[in-house]
Amino acid sequence: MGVKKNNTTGSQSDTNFFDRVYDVAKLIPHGRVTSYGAIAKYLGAARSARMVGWAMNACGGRDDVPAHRVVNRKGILTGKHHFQGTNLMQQLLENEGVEVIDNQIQHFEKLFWDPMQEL
DNA sequence: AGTGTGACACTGG
DNA sequence: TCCAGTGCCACAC
Repeated sequence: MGVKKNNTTGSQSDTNFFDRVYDVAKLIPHGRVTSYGAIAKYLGAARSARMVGWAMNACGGRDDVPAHRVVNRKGILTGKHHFQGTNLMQQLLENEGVEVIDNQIQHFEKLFWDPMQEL
């Protein structure tokens, strides 16, 4: 996985979209979770929910981005496999007070944090 | 410039 | 109701 950011000819759109994702992710309240689609939609790219996850992958060096608070629409820690170990993502969520069983967030709808609704 | 990929979301059977 | 396949947009090579 290369996944290295290089500013080719200084295109702004490059990190801009990613930065938006990071910004929203950072805005996620403690003990709260959201879905890729929600963030993507907030950014204006509802169909690009996958890009949000891709952005998270690129964040693999930023501790400022709580990617563990971002899950898919099902409330499953899909990206957990991408994290360092295996239950790290789950442990982090549990540490925040979120019930996570078998990579599945309990009361996901209740803990769901919609940036569009809050912001 | 085109191709392939990707931590999703949606619709159909 | 659940499982599977397709579609989408943006980034990387």
